[in-house]
Amino acid sequence: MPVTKGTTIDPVRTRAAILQAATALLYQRGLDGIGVAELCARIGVSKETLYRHFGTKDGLVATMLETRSQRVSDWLAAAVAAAGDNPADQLAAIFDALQQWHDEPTFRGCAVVNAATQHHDQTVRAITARHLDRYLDLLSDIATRAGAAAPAALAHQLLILVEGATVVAAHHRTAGTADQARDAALTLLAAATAAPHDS
Amino acid sequence: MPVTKGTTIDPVRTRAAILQAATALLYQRGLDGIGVAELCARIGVSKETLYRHFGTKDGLVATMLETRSQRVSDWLAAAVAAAGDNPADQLAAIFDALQQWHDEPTFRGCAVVNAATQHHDQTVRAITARHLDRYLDLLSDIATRAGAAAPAALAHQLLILVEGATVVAAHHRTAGTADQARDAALTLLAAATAAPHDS
DNA sequence: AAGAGATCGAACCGCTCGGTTCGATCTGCG
DNA sequence: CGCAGATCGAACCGAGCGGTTCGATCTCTT
Repeated sequence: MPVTKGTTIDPVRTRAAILQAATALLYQRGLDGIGVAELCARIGVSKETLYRHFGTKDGLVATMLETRSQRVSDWLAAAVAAAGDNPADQLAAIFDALQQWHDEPTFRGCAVVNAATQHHDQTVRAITARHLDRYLDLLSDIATRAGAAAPAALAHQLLILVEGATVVAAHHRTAGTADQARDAALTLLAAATAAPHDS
Repeated sequence: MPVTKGTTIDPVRTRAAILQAATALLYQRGLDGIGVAELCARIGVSKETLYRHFGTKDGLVATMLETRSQRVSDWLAAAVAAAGDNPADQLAAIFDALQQWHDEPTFRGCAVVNAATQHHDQTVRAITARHLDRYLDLLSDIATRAGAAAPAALAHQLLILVEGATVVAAHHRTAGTADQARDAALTLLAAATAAPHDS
């Protein structure tokens, strides 16, 4: 029996549904932790359909990572936009958003970074590097508008805090990691914007 | 033909040799990136020997992670010990050591954290949590001796910097990440030990 | 009404996986 | 010397992998 009765045949919708369900499963179980057969069974789709839409498992992974990266970046950018004009407030908003994310019971670290850790092939590494670039852009903007003496250096340090907080939150039982990172970020911001004691 | 001629039969030495060679291979290729057959072939040992010493592949992985965690922690502790008595110097020494590590061509992130990202089973997660505890102990000691107002909080922030620098160095092309983290760490240390502006 | 195309479910492919077993052969100890 | 045990190499196992194919059946468009 094909095309389970009642279901609308819409390739675009099918593709999106596969992507959404596969994203969650691959995140929870790891890229190598679930096979295509089980993946399809859980999603409720046949292997032929999945392969027609994404070509290979790696193709599915690449598409999902790119989509996820974009979504997460947009989500953080939205948090910044909602925090008003003060760079310090915007920075705090990023770490507050991170803390919310880390507190979700399904949290397992950043899916994009995790993927690069599991499959260090060219494709995934490139997506991950771009992902970090997106974060860096966001943080650079804040650092620049805050009037930091060395905005690029500050942004880099803030990126380290963002990724470090995510890793520690994923692998250490201590709660409130992102809150600690927020305090550190605000301290660094204050230090970088303080009157430079030039000679 | 067994026991390749000329080789000394010494179970202890054999076990150590397997552990050392497997550590490098599993780190470079990932836990799921190399099978037991190829592992044995590259190490130069038969499957029976490997299984007699470690029981299962997971047993080998657990043993190797525990060993690696201890070695890396000792290495960082030694870097601290060699840096004199000044807490700030000791902190700088940690990040200098990290930078050296990150610059190695085979660097792929922290093997222990990577393992937890790949196999999030109970055993590996426990080893990783202990690993972060070791780091935290080292950093707590420095924070306390530096006279920080809240040494536990500072130590946690420093841990975030250590792990963040490692992750960013592993996945982003920018060089000198640990140096940036060192500057941030020193800034945080200075801020935490500055005369508190209490009322 | 009819054809195009999406989807299903299941069978199938070759391959690799982790793990076991066995006989041959070597070393080290008493 | 002679035995215990460490090791080898290779064959073997069942299971699962990623991926392909096929006929049946459904929906959608014209």
